[in-house]
Amino acid sequence: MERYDPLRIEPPIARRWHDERTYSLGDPAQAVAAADKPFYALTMFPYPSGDLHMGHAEIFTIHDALVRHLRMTGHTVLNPIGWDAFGLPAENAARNRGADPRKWTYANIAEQRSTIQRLGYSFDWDKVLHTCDDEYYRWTQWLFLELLDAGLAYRREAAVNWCPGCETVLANEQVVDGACERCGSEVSREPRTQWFFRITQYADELLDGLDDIDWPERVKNAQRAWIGRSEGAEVVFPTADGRDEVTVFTTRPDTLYGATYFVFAPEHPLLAERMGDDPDFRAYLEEVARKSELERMAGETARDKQGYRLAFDMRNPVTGEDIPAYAADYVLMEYGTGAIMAVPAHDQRDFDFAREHDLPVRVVVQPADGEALDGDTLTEAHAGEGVTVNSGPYDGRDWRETKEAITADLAERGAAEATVNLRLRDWLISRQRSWGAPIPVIHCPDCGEVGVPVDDLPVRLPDDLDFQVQGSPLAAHPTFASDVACPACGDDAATRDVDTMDTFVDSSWYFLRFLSPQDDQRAWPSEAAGRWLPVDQYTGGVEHAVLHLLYARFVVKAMRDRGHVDADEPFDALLNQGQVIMDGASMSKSKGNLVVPGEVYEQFGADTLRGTMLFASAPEDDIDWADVSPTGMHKWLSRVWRLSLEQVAAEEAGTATADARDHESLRRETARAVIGASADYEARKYNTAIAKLMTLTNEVLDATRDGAYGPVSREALETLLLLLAPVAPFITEELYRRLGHATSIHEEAWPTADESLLVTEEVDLVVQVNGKVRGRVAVPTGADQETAEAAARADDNVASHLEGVEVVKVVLVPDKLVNFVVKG
RNA sequence: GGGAGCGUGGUGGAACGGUAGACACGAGGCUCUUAAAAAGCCUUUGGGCUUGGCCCAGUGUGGGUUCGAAUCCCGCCGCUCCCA
Repeated sequence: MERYDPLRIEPPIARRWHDERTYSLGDPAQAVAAADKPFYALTMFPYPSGDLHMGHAEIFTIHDALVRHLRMTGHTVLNPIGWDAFGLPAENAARNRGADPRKWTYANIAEQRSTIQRLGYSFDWDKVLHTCDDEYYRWTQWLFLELLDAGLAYRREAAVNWCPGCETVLANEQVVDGACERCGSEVSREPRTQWFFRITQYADELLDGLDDIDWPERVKNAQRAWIGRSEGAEVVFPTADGRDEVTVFTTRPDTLYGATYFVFAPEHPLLAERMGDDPDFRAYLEEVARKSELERMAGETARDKQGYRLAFDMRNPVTGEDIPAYAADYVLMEYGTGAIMAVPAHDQRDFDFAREHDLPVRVVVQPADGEALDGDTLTEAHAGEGVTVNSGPYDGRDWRETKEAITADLAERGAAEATVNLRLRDWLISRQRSWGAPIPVIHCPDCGEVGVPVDDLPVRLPDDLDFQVQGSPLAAHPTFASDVACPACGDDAATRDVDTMDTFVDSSWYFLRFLSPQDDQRAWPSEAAGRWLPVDQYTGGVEHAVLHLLYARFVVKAMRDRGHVDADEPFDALLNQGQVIMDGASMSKSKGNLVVPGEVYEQFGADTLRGTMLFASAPEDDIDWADVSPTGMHKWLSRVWRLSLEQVAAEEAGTATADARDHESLRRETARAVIGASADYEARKYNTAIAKLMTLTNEVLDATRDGAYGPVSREALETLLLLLAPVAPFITEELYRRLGHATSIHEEAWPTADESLLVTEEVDLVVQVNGKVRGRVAVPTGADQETAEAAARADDNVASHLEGVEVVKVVLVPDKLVNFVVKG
């Protein structure tokens, strides 16, 4: 008997699928017109930082099982793959090791591509794109110009994380404990003029749209929290000297009577005006500047909130009291108006600060139940609901009523306005990087910011960038910025923008480019986009819950409003796979617990790797590699292999005439597996689907002992292979051929079951007494209460439990269970 | 502090409100074999008994709803994630 040798059978099949473009769809625009059931299946394209890791293998495996099952159930599937190929690691490799970022990137892509091919993922290899290709970022630049034209891209000054060591701007994620993660320099906040996308304009729609898409609730909640829409009021506070007015935003105008002090963000313009000459204050500012915005938001305790007592006071507009004014870094210039009224009794951060600085705590909201709160003895803020107290004419009202009444009263005399505030900021897309898509703008002394004409795209990255320079290589390039004239007036003094776009811009529209990746006339065919979009199923990691998914939604909505896409959302359904971890911790080289896909498929083959991942848990759950066993999966596949070859051998030897013994039962088990596994595939519960296939395998094994092969065992094995094909595409392809089929198993239709096989004359009925199982009896299918009860009473053990007690009631669940309710 | 989710054998995990632990892993025992490997078979929640069967307990914990609860509701404990 030939042994199951995946390392011999898999590679040639994998190569054939890739080289012959077996799973290529052709032109999506034409395909969708002809398709019966078009389905856009998308998995997040990888970033090429080295070879594929286990996380990639898991998500691609889930995705491929989904896709192969869809094809077998008659769908026309668009299943593209590409690479998110711009980004910092390539540039770091260039800086640190002198590598060419382009070569570095494409070498990694080649390596990943070969692993993907080897694992048998059925991508459409005709639609491959890389975001760093000229022909891709040309259209990323076009997208920028579209947004510029729509007024959705604009330039303004903003404070950014600046690393003096690297002479570049850093993303918040690249700042660790106030220092640059790369060189360790202390990061400061610097004002810089940057490009933004006006995502806030779509805030309401981005929020409301979440109600209509099939995404995990936690992702939707994360987006809701990120957008952070809150309703409140802007209230005007005069300075105590009456010379200036400062507006604050608050979600709790009902607590205005409890505002006992006032806090400015350190960068607030009024402070520069009034305190700018004070050397103490300037020293304080310098210290604050070293903290990143993120750190300040995370500041938890009063100790983190140093304050600076300003040289002037503010006046509470409802009580008329003068209240002290502070600068403190727990107030952010970027949020609201950059100044707050502080209500220590009802806001924890204000409370902590007030206790630290001995400021009065005045209770103005009394919880409906419980003892009266006392500002002097309070140990924490009461941020919740209650009845208004200590608030003059508003006392005794519900806090919600007070909120409206105070806002309305103040509005009447021009001192307040009901407003909505967002946590969401406009999307800062400028990066002082050189491995990214150049921002297609020319700065002209006369005309200002002028978009590069579409016909001049792409604005190419020079090939001869020097990555050893300090700061941005693109800015340091001898001709990139200067070798240009203003497209509007022809002025030679014009210069190019030397920043590139955030790589999230590249990935915010790639799913559209997959519809025509080679098209040199347009970014995508808009008519086909309306039919393929939204993506029917998007799979990927939950780490993109907010940024990528929010940006892509914004871009689709903006492009819809420009008439380029007839869709409101990019992704209809979202599946977040779990993580692959090791001994409870994430895998990493530094921890020494890194398992790479190659280690597994080089030992057991790709089918075993795929099966192991799918069997280990439901797709959403984490897999701890320390808990799983490729050996077990390999053992099962070997068994399927052996049974199939024995079937063929028996048929060739002419001994397969006598059918498998107990063949009615095997036919029934086959039908049961089809029904059960099909339902599991639909629900994407691949772990239980595989369990059912293992059960069928065990049944075949039982039925074919002593070589009792025949037509029924063949039917069972063929069905098993069909049901297994999406999980283990190689072994099923090979065995199906050996069973005499000329067509690929992956082109076959999904099997259906003869349900009548499952209808039996007798069923086993579970008998309970007071809910405890006391026996099982065989009754005719569909037995009525009387018959079932009689049969149950005839069981010795049941009878012993019914002796000497009164049966009050008998509950029958037809063909399943009968329960005697007894007393005494 | 707020919100969401999750707690089931030694392990991963199954269970439309209806036989808890499917299917596996691991472990132990056995068959074949000189031996090993491979393959196959058996046992594997705990306790008890009059032991080819039966009884009791059991899904973090305490209540509740129900003829019947791992599943639904409430409180508590623990863990994870998100937001502060």
